[in-house]
Amino acid sequence: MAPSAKADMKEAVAAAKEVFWVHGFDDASIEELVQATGLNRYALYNTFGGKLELFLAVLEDYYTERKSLFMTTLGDPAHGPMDAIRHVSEFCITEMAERGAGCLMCNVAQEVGQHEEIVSERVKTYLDEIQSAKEMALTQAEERGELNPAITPGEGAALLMSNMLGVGVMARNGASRRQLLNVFNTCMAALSVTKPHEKT
Amino acid sequence: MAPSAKADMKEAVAAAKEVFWVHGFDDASIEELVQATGLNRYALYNTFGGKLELFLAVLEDYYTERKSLFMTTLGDPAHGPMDAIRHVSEFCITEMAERGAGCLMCNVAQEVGQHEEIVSERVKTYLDEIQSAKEMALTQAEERGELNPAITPGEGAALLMSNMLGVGVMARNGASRRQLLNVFNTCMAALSVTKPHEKT
DNA sequence: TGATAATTAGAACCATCATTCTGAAATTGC
DNA sequence: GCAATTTCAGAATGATGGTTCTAATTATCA
Repeated sequence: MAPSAKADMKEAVAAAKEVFWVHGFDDASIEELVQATGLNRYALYNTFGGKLELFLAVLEDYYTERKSLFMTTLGDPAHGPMDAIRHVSEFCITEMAERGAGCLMCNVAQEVGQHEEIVSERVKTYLDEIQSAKEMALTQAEERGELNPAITPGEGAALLMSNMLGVGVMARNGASRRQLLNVFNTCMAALSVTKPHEKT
Repeated sequence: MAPSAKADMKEAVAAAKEVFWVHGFDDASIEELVQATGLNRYALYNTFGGKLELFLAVLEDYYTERKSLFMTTLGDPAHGPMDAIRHVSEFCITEMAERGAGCLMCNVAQEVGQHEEIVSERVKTYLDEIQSAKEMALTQAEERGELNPAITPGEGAALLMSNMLGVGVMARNGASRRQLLNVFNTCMAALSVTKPHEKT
C-alpha cells in the first residue's frame, strides 16, 4: 500500500463515519458514501469489500477513539474519577448534539444489530468494555468517599450507561446540548454524595 | 361498519403492534403484517390505507394504553407517587424483556422518525406527556419528603425518561429482565432520599 | 512515445418490497 | 337458487438501492 493510501483510507473512514452517524446503516446509501469519502464505487468496494465492511471499520474507529479518550482521561492525575467520567461524557454529548444523532454505536445497535450478528456482537463487546471502565472509575470514587453510599460501583456504571444511551435517544429526537447536559448532570448528582442545598 | 369489524380492527392493531415492536417499521414487511393480523393485503389496505397509517394506529394504541395505566396508577390512593412510578416502569420493563425489543415508540423514533415527520412529531408529543406525568408524580414525592433533595422534580422526570430510554436500548441488545430492573432500581435509589446501609 | 495497467463514471443487474391489479371464490340480498 | 357484490390470494408493477460490469480515461514505466 502506498504511503498516502493509508492516510486516504483513514480519511475515508472518518467521512463515512459522519454519514453512518447521521443516517444509520440502512439509510446511508452507497451514493452518499461515495460522495462523502471521495472514493468512487469501484475503489470503495475494492478497498473495503462492501457497505458492511466499511461500516465495521467505522465502528472500530469510533470505539477506539472513545475508549482511548476514556483511558487517557482516567489515567491523568489532574482529574479525579468523577471528573474523568464527566469530561468524557461531556465530550460525547457535545458530539451527539452537533449531529442531532445520539451515539453511533447505539443507533446502529438498534437498527442493523437486529440483522447482522457480527455488528451486534461487536457493539455488545464495546459497550461492556466502556461499562467496565466506568465501574473502575466509580470504584476509585467510592474509595475517595465521592460515591452515593446507596449505590455500588457496578450499579452506578450500569446507570451511567443507561443514562448515556437514553441521552443518545433524546439527542436523536431533537434535544439541545443544554437539555442533554442537564439530564447527565442530574445523573451525576444522583450518583454523588448528597449535599442538600448545594447542587453541582 | 359491522359490529364485529371494530373488534377485528382492534385485534388487527394489536397483532400488528407485535410485529412493529419486534421488527421496527422498515423491517416489518407487509407479508408479516398480513400473516399476523389475519387480514389479507386487500383488506389491510382498505381498512388502514397503508403501512404508515397502520403504524400510526398502532402507535396511538400503544401510547394510550401506557398513558392510561400511568394515570390510573397515579390516581390510586393505594400507591404513593414513587410506587406508582415503580409500578408502571416495571410493567414496561417486563414487556420490553419479553420481546427483547425496548420501547416501541422509542425504537421507531430512532428509525422512521428520521424520515416521516408525522411519526417523530407524534412520538415527541407522547414522550413529553409521559415526562409531565412523571414530573407530577415526583412533585408529590417531594412534598412527602421522598425525593432526593439534590434533585428537582423536573430534573428527576428527565432522568427517569432517559433511564427508560436507555433501558429500552439495553433490552434490544439482549439484557435480561433482571438486569433491566437493576438499572431502573438504581435510578430510583438515586432519586430517593439517601439512607446509607439501607437500600430499597 | 507507446504499450500496459490502474482508475474512473456510470450503466446494467439483481433482489427486495410496498402498493396495485386481476380473476377466482365466497357471501349477501332478494 | 341466483345475480350482484364483496373478499380473497397471488401475480404484476414500480421504485429503490447494493453490487457488479464495462468502456473510456488516466497514469505508469520502459
